[in-house]
Order: sequence, then C-alpha cells, then structure tokens
Amino acid sequence: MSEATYFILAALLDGPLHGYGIIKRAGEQSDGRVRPAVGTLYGALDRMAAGGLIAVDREEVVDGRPRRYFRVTDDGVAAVTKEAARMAAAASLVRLRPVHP
Amino acid sequence: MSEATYFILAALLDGPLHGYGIIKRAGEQSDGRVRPAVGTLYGALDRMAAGGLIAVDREEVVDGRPRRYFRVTDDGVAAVTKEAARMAAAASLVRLRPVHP
DNA sequence: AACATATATATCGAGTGTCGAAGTATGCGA
DNA sequence: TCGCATACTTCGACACTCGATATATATGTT
Repeated sequence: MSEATYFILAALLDGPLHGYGIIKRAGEQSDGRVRPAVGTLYGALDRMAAGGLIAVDREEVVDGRPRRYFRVTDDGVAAVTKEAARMAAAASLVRLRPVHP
Repeated sequence: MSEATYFILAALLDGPLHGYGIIKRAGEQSDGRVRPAVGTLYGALDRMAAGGLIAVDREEVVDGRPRRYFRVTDDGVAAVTKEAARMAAAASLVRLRPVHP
C-alpha cells in the first residue's frame, strides 16, 4: 500500500468525505506534512473503489458544485489497520535498534 | 523517502554491506516481507550515493566475484531516523485513533 | 551428469504511482 | 475586481519498482 492510499483511508476512518475534504483532512491529520495532489487522490480513489477498499457513499450538489462522498469498507478498515501495524514494525526497526558502540 | 530507500538504509545501520547482502538483510529485518528487487536496489543505491546518504566503503574481490560495500553517512543516519519518526507518527494515526461508537 | 539454487553485479523495458497544471465553476473577502 | 478557497476531472511528465536478462562461480539435488 502506498503512502497516499494509507492517508486517504485514514482520512475516511472518521466518516465519509468528498475528494477535496480528504485532501484537507490528510493535511490536518499529518500536521501539514501530507497533502496528496489532486491527480494522486483521484487515481488512488479509483483504484481503491475498484479494489473494494472504499465505496461511493452518496453524491450531492452543494452551491452548484458536485460532491462525491466516499466511505471506507470493512475490507478498507482491515487493510489500513494491517498497514498501520506494518509501518509501526518498520519504524521500530530503526527506532528500537540496539546500540552499536 | 520510499520504502525501499528506508529498508536499504536500515540494513546499513549495523555496518557496511554489499548490494546482495543488503537485499538479504532487508529480508531478515522484515521477516521476509521486504525483498527489494535488484533493479530497485541499484537504482536506490545510485540515488542515495548521489544524495550523500550513503557512500562506497570499499571494493573487494571474493572468489572472483566483485563486491562493493556501502556505508551510511551521517546524513543518511539522520534521514532514516527522521523517516522512522514520521512512519511511527503515521502508524499512530490509525492505531491510536479515538473510538467512534 | 544435468539442473537448480545461492551468491554477486549491472542494465533495460514495462508497468505503476505521483505530481502539477489546465480546464471548469461558484462564493467570499479584501 | 482580483485573488483565494472550494470542488471535480483529465492529462502528460517524471520517478520508482519490478522482473527479466546477461555474466560468472560454487554448492547442493536429482
């Protein structure tokens, strides 16, 4: 799983969001460090929808602008949880590394 | 920093290694989950050497086969440490997420 | 003896993912 | 009125990863 995919799924864990909302949420959740580009977002969204990790929740029109809300599926929750464990393990590799004097 | 880059740097933290040794070490350190392909390895090695994260430690010939040992530089240690912190934070995003009943 | 596997490096093309720009459109604040 | 934030889509350029290929030796397996 790519990092963009991970942050997009993480952004959806608190409830359905539309594309632009996901970008903002990812930025908030990472203190501004991760801001997926639009091209990245919609590509990842398409792939994840095809893979069953997310689904279109609903479509609205607000102020004449369309909004597509996505929600994470059970498979998506499982995938992002597994990925978080994998990342934590990878981080420990360096962070908890034995000292070599 | 890509994941391959991260695992290659992590593999070098315990001392200089040659290319093939890095692939094996990455596999060991990740319980077989990460095995960079040769193409990935040499590409990453070139990029990191150009970026000053690693350097050629020495070159040997063992059993008629050449070996190039790489070592991580101070910049490389700093980079991989920073990346580990970033990954741990990203993992916490999902792992320590507040419960939404 | 023949074959597969492991060790070891290098390169190349194919595929995938990421980025930023461009295009389209509205509302709001300076 | 100008610029910025909001909002979606598509496109080309670029970077990264993979696996195959090439080359070569040693060891283990059938």
